Amino acid sequence: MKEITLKQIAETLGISITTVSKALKNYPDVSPKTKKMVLELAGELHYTPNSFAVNLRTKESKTIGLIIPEVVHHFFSNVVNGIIAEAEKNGYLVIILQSNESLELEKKQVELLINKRVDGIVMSLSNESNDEEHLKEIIRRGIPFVQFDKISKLIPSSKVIINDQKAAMEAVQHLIDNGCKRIAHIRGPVNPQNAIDRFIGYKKTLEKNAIPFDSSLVYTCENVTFEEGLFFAKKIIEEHPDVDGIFVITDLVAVGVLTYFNEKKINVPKDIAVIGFSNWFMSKVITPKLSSVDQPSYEMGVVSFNLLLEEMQCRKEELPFKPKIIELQTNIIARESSIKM
Amino acid sequence: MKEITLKQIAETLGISITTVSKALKNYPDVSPKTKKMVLELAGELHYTPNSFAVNLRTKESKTIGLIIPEVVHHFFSNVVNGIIAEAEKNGYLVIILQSNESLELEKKQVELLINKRVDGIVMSLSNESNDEEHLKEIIRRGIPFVQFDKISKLIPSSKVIINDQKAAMEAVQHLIDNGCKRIAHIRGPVNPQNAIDRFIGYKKTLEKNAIPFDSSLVYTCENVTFEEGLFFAKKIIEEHPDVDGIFVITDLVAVGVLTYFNEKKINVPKDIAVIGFSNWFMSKVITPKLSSVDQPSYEMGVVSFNLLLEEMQCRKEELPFKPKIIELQTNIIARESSIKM
DNA sequence: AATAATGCCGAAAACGTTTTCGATAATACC
DNA sequence: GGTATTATCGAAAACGTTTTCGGCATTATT
Repeated sequence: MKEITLKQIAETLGISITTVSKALKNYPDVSPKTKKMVLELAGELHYTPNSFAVNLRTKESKTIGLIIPEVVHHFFSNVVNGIIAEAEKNGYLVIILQSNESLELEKKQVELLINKRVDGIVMSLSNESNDEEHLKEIIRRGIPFVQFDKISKLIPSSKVIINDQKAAMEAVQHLIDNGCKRIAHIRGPVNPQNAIDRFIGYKKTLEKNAIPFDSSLVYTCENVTFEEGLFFAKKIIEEHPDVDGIFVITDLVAVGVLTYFNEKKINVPKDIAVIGFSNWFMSKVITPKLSSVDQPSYEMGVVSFNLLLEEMQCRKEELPFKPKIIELQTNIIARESSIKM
Repeated sequence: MKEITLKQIAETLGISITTVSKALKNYPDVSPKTKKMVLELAGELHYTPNSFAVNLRTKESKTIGLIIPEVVHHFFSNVVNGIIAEAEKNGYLVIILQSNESLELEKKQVELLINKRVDGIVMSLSNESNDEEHLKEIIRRGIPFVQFDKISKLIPSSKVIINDQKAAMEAVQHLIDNGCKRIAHIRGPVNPQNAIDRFIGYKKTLEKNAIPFDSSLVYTCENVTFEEGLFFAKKIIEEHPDVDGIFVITDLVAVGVLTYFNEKKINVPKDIAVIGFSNWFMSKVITPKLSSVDQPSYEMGVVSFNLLLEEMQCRKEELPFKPKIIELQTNIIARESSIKM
């Protein structure tokens, strides 16, 4: 039950470890006969190089780390899917960690990955993140690093994002085009850049359409949950019965809103139109079908990994690497919940 | 920008590498003064042991592998969540791979993990899996191994499962108790043990209630998708207009069924009652709310990891380990889609 | 004062691989 | 026949850690 090593192959063949190693890696200075001999025996014994030794010697593990707020989330699980797929295609494995939207955990996990000496890190920040010491540490150590979705603008790393402001503007404009005059916004938490940008997009679009901005129409999620959707829906119709449209930070919350309105027999979209964000799967099966902003999540994962790969390769060959920022396109998906006609 | 090593600390302190190592690991044969000295310098320099070297030396990496059919799946992402959480709590990291329900990919991934020399493997089989050479190889190599949900009974590993047969029986009995007399079954693919067991549960319950089993009422999914739900719903009402209840392999497919029925204005549950499986999140927000069998997915992850941990510890201490099979409880969640009164 | 016990330290081997560099033997060239 | 070239191989160092074992000094025991 012993592990097969180069040494064993070398001994049974009566040659040196060096030659065995070279034969397996197809070095030119090994004779064809020897190569054949080694390859055959290695095959028979099912030899596979000890990755621990290879890691130590080559100083790389062909493993990357991925930190996301949570896996049980339509958007993030799709990104994970894209990253894993692309990584595997390029011979990399992916270690996944969840911050559960906690800054403290996030910091601990960055530390874990650094200590693990992964070849690179891909990350989307938690909602709590308003401090970037741990991110700076990644940069300081020269570890290839890509941020996506919820990013810190201050950190000079590659980034894969959407134009949240523009997407939000399109969403709100869509509500206005469908006759909404008094539009509420259920926004994301205070810190994340994308929640901020979506809020700015909301505000700008109102101004552009000469609709006065009313800060009491803005409701701020803390945890971005279904339950908060129920809660704010109730609050909105109690506090502002004249609201006729809501732009919601993400579909999960918007589904909570729709569920409450269904219970209260409030007609969506006639009484109030609703549009969400991220185009979750369930949005097309709920009644009424929820309009949303489609975000290319799988692609985001693929692009993020490829950016990381570029940086890892540059680093290996000691070439300089200039961080890139890639912006992916979004799309308004108009469904029943926002079409008033 | 050089990595800090024991050697550097030893040299600047004028002591040996051995002593530094021992000081950091709090060995008793290092004087308090030396310990303090070392600890302080190590702290200042932010020393962290090179995990590649540690792995090589200790022959373990504190990393486990997890293979699942897909992450973008309510049930599996919840299991992943449980595994990651519990692993992290115990100092382990998790490498995740997806088989995408392909046996070929699954085999390749087992090989990847074996070569990576992970400390253990947790796995749920793909729908295609009807061959267990790769699983036997895991056992043969003595790698700690836990199967969950979709398992192979023939492999002597620990297993975390639910009683699919019993759960299916309860679900079908629930339909019967609500007045269904002609019940169709949209089942899972041919291979997976849980699809087989749920089918058996369906059949047994009919017999128990003196309802004749009609094989033309059984529809077999290939990919277990939303679209198949739409498709089979159509087929069922075309081929068997007398059907008044459907037991569906999983909620995703059941939601497809409901969506089709909604479009065709077929009244659920009055005309046809529907019950799904796994209690996906969206089941409680769709109209009508979908009844389902709740499966403790997060807990399944936690239990799976703990079983693996036990085996890894036994292995390390060279104690024998007897695989355990743990069965978790399920619950019928009765919602609108199955209550006829 | 001789011996035993204890406290503290370091040399060295080991984990398994990769890669540099030098050595040898065989062949080529003039 | 002597030199230059080529083909083939292996010794050895290196990656950074852990752990065994022995050595030396200091203290305790008779």
